[in-house]
Amino acid sequence: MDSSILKNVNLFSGLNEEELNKIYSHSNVKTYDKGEMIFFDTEPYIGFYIVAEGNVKIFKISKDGREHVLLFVHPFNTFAEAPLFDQFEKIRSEDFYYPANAMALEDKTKIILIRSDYFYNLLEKNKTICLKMLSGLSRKLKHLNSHIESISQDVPRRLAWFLLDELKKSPQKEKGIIELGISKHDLAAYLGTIDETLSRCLKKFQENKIISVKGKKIHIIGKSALRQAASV
Amino acid sequence: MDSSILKNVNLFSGLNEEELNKIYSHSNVKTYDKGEMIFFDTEPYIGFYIVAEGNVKIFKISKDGREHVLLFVHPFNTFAEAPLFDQFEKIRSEDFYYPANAMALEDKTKIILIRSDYFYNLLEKNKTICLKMLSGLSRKLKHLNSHIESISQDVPRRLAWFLLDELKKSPQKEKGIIELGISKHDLAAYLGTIDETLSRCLKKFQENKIISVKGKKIHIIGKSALRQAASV
DNA sequence: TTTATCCTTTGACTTTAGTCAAAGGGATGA
DNA sequence: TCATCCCTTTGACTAAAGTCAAAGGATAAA
Repeated sequence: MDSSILKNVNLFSGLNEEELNKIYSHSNVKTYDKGEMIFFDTEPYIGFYIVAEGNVKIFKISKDGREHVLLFVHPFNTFAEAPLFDQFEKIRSEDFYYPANAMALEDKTKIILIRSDYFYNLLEKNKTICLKMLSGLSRKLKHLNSHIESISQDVPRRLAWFLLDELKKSPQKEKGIIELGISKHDLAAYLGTIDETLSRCLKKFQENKIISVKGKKIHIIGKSALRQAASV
Repeated sequence: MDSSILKNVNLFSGLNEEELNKIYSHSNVKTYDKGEMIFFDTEPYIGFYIVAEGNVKIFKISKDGREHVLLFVHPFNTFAEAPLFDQFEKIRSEDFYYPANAMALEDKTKIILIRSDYFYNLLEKNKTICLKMLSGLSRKLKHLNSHIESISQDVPRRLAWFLLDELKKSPQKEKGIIELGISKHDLAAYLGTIDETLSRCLKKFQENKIISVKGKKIHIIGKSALRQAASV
């Protein structure tokens, strides 16, 4: 693998080959196994990351021990980039820690680290990157807003919401089938609930012939019923 | 009131008097009464806003009719600015609507509208604004993240969390006293619950001698007990 | 194939928070 | 001062989701 991966990263889409090569040469690439930690929320912040291959979850552990997934990060997307701008001083003085934990969810998850000091340099020279960054952060804000909106509904609705969202993203060829790239446990933590409740909820949807579940494959039988379950 | 208000807006803090005057002359200023709507989520997006005086709540109404407050916006802060960057095309073609509702919470709430087309111009010429915008969005992301974190705990914990947060912000002179700038109903909606539950929760905290409540004034009696209630 | 491990599901029970209906209480204006 | 309105609190009840304990099932290694 080489710098060509960076071509797909929206943040850098305004740059030419040469610039991408330079960025790549200043970055660190590392491959992780499933379940391996990329960073803990106790580690000093050294920069942000790009997922090249695989899948990553960003999560926190609350004091009562429950895990809460803030988001999943898929290839070509960045994570842990938000502190760059509002924790500028603290990052410079190495007095800032990652605000959450990050774990690889698949074997061979490939992650690129862009160090903050190098990136600040880049930002200085490149207005396009600045604008792309703005759009990236905006999208995350939008996502978090809808996450908040969904989390204050009951679990069946949240699940229906999630399934409909996944359905939009799923490839055309497998129409009506969602391939969960994550474990049921991670899904539960993302929906803000626990394994048992998710399990019961999936069961109920199956009893009502809305979906059918085989392992990590979910077949949407009644899309309109699902839409109904997502609203009122 | 004149353009001097803009000096306090972080987003424009890199600009000189002349530039601020120009921006001000291109903006629209309007004063709202308590309860008056600034925009609905059914209105076409025309730009973002700055709170000059007063207090604003940003909220959504879910299908079951419940209100969910995403955030409160205080003087010198902006709102509805995130879509500028990820909905660029749609905004240009006037095919985009405000993603939530905004309501003034006090009489004489003064709001400045910065139209998107004008702002795009500004952004072109001003890298500082771009960077400030990044830091503003980052801060909002951080805030939403902690909102999500708190919302997936039980109501007493959320309330304790909120109170401790307010305590940090409260002026030094009134040590241990929080002056709620919002109604209990708005607080409930912000905490993701309903009026009755909030009321019971406040009562319990009072019974446990953690706080005492007089109207919109909350006196923190046991800060350490409150901290304990916020964790486990 | 068998065993061990991990992930997921079930069941019984408890806790939490929402619903509905009604009563207080404070502020405002007649 | 009284009446009205709106915000807030209470009480009784219901529904939702979490806890704990244990059983199934799938997967991978022996």
